Amino acid sequence: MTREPRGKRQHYTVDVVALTPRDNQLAVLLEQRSEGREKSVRWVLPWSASRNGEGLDDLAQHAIRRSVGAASVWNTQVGAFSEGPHPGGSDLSIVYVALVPMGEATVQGDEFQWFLLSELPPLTERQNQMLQESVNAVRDRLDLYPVAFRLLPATFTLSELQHMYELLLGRRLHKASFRRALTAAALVEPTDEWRSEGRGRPAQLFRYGPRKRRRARRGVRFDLLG
Amino acid sequence: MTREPRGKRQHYTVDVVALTPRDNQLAVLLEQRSEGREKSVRWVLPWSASRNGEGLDDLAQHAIRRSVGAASVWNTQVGAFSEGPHPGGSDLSIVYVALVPMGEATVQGDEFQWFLLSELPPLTERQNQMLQESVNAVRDRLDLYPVAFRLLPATFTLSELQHMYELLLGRRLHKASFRRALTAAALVEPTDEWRSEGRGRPAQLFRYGPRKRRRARRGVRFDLLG
DNA sequence: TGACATTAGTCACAATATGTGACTAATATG
DNA sequence: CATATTAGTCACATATTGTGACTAATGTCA
Repeated sequence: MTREPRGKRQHYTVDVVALTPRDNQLAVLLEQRSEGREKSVRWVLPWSASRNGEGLDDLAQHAIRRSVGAASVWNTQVGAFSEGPHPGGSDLSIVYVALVPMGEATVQGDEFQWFLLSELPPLTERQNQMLQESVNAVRDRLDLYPVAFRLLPATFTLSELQHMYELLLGRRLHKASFRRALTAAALVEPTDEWRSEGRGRPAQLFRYGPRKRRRARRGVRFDLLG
Repeated sequence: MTREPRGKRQHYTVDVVALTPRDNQLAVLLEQRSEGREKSVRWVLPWSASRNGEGLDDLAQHAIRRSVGAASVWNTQVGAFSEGPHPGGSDLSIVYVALVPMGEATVQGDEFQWFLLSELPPLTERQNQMLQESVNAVRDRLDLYPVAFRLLPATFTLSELQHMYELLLGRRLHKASFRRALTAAALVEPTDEWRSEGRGRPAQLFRYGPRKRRRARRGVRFDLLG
């Protein structure tokens, strides 16, 4: 027999980790909310409470639109987190990470503000965990999904693209290797525009435009950490 | 101000996709539940309803223990799913995938039964989606987490290990390459036992025993599908 | 018993992929 | 015009991976 759950019904929120590049690192969008009884003010990840009949993706869209405005921002689910308290009293946070392109990081009001990951205000344990896992999720998907392109403007130079990869991977890449791999993958196409950025030779602008190709099938890769 | 959500409070379940190898493919554990008013009987993924003060990992443990018994079964979160109806009336399913080693796939009662993935009874759209994503999650983590070892007994031959990888990847691997990569990764250690399986030369038994090593850092890999 | 089938395990070489420094090109600065 | 600076390419060394062929140790069966 199907039974109702015994205890009090629990509820959940959809929490959004919006990331954008800024000052050669990542920044996350936080919202200032005053807490009920304490009258204190604190920064929290933007969230939407669950409502009847609304799917997770819709709730995430709401939270994103409310905070960063742009509806075209790319996002994906990171997972569910239940440990520690949530500012909205939710038992469960479903986390979505949203990538906002460089230069489009405008904000929907005074209560929102971008914080560099190196200069975060104090957050609850749960929020720190969600933030950490969101950054990990982006990094882990780097080779399978075009996440780097979602953080760049529609057109970009190959040096900018490389710097974005370096930022996300946290290490330097060799220029020639990077471009060779990029060419082999047929992921970008050149535009006929060039950008002259101060001194140095002007760089050609590219756009993301993957051409159909079958995924490489190599042998197994044992890349586990002991 | 922190507000309570407006609509009716929603509740969630933790649903478990337990997988085990069987007949050279994967099998999933389903539970027979009779639905309230319809008096009909159908197979569903085992689940636990949310209760006060219990974290997701605990709920998953309950569902696993209730269905497959063994507490040592390895499991990990896959994600949250809200689309379509759930047999328990939950608005939201948090899915955990659990890997049950070959040969330990005993079951906790008549209402539970293993089904080969190729011979599934009809499931709801949500359940099909959760199952699909769970299998994908296992496959995607193959190179980063020792999931194949969690589906094998404590000791195994290298041929068995290779067959498990082939099963999970859905393609054949070359014996010499496989073993070379395995040696380089220092993931298994030999026991002093050998198994003679009918004809052919006896095979040495190994156990999973990763030695500490730093993760490989190569250049970028663009492995996206167009 | 001995030829043969069958599975385990290893090797060497070919084919690819990657790491790297040095090179040329095109601009701004002074 | 010399120099600094960034873009873009090349060639070669090194590392990794694909592959077939080989040896080893068993069971089967004439």
